[in-house]
Amino acid sequence: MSDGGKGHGGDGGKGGPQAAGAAGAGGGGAKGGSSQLGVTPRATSFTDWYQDLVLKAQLADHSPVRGCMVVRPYGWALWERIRETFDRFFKETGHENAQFPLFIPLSFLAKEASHVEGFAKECAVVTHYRLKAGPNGIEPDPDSKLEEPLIVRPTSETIIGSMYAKWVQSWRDLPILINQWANVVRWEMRTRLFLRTTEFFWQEGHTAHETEKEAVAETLQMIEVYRRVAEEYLAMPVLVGRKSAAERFAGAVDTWCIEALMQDGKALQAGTSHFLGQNFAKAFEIQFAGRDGQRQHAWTTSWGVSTRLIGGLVMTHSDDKGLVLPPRLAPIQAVVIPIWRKDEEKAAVMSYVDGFVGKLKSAGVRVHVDDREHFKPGYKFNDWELRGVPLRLEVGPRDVAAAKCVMARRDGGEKQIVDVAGLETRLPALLEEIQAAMFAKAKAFRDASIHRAATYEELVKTLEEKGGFVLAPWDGDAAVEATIKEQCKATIRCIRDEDRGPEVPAIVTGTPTAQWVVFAKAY
RNA sequence: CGGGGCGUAGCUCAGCUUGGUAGAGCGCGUGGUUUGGGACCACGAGGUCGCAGGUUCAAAUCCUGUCGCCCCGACCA
Repeated sequence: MSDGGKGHGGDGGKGGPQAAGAAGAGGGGAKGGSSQLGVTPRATSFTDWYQDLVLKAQLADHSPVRGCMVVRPYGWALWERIRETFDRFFKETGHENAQFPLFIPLSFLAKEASHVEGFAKECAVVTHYRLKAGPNGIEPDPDSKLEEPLIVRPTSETIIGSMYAKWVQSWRDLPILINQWANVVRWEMRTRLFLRTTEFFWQEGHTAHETEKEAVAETLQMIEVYRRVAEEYLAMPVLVGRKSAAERFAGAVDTWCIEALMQDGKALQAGTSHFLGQNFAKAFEIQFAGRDGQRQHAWTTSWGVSTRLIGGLVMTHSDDKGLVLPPRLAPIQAVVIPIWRKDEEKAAVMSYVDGFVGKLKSAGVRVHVDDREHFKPGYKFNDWELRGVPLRLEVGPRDVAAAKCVMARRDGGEKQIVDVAGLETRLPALLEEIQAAMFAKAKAFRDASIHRAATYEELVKTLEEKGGFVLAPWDGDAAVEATIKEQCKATIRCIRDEDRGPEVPAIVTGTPTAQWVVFAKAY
């Protein structure tokens, strides 16, 4: 494992079998310091591997509340970076942040027919506003029953629509371009950290426009923002397309999405942008006097990405040693491991480290010096590999003497001895190189996982044997879509214009169609 | 809500079949020696065995009930 370390790396005879499997031992010290040994290899169980990473890298933990997670500081730092990136793009495209209530009157949900249908089954409902001591302990006070129950927002189209109705009078009041960063609750039956939890954190943009054309353009603009952030920051390649009617957001006319592919060959919906037509405008009477003096309904959109992206990030890049984080989002981009034997060496190493770390920080590199004394360097190497830090700089007495340090890349694992002088100019470039390499690697995997199937039999076989995205000709028949979902556990992930070609017989029905659509098993 | 599994120390688990007053490893604390791929020694702290009943001289162990969690399925960003 330790290559290129001439004179260095005299590891004391312990290879470094990081994934010792079952021997996992106690963890997560109170100081947030230590981590556990070994994660389940992907080949053994992808599910366990994912769970191990999230828990052991201390991104999140299970909370006492069923289905709800606690996002730990390291995970939240990652989310903050993702959030800041999106927020910058939202502001650049003219949006403003605001905050709407957590509670929504029950009756609001019912105003848009398909919207209720979609969310009714997973709403947390607030019915009382006070507790009192009863025969079975403390319980809701019957006298405090709400006249109208409130639901905890599963999404905010309705309450925001009701406000927009109030704020829009004239075409001059449009567009309204608002985003909110919020938590929402959807009472899911089965949950998985980040990927699907009862409560999750997200961003929901809600806009209202004068014309259909403008609203459609907004929908497309935002899915493009999602694509860019996913690919350029998360280094996670995505397919952009629209959803079939069955997969559409409840209440939308058209739903656009970005679909990523995880290392196990399953798809992950990573963001959606909805053209809502006038559905919510009609339900909430968002009306205005147009340029022609006519009263008309506004055209609205909504779009969101959630903490699910963190799950996608983990399952796209990480390996059996732990997380692999893209430099642009890594809370720590480079970790410095000082090494010494005697106190004099310690003093020399530390002052040497302070010297170049200061320059790195000035150059904008997010660098952390791991000066914990109770852990040996070897432990720290593994610990920071688990946490996915893109670069590690090992600095010992030998390096001080030679004005060098040992630099190890988390993505490929290469280790080399480099000059410390000028590191502050080379490191930012190297981090960008790593960012690009991670995207290229993920994209190569994704591209190699796109298959074509001309017939239903081929589709079934490919989904079963190869997984990944499978393109097949489909004529829009909902019954066929439903059958595939039932029999293959695969759904249409997205429909793209670039997947149109000469007409061929559609799967199952045989109707001529020019459209191939993307099928996959999904999270 | 159906099917399966599990609740014993902070974590992973042994002990239960055949009742006899609580164990290991890791982690944690203190001291020392260590430190270039997951250090070691010594001493130490830590558990009403998920909860409630029952059987018994005696229950982690047997019986009944109950609660919670995990996995698989139906629902979903």
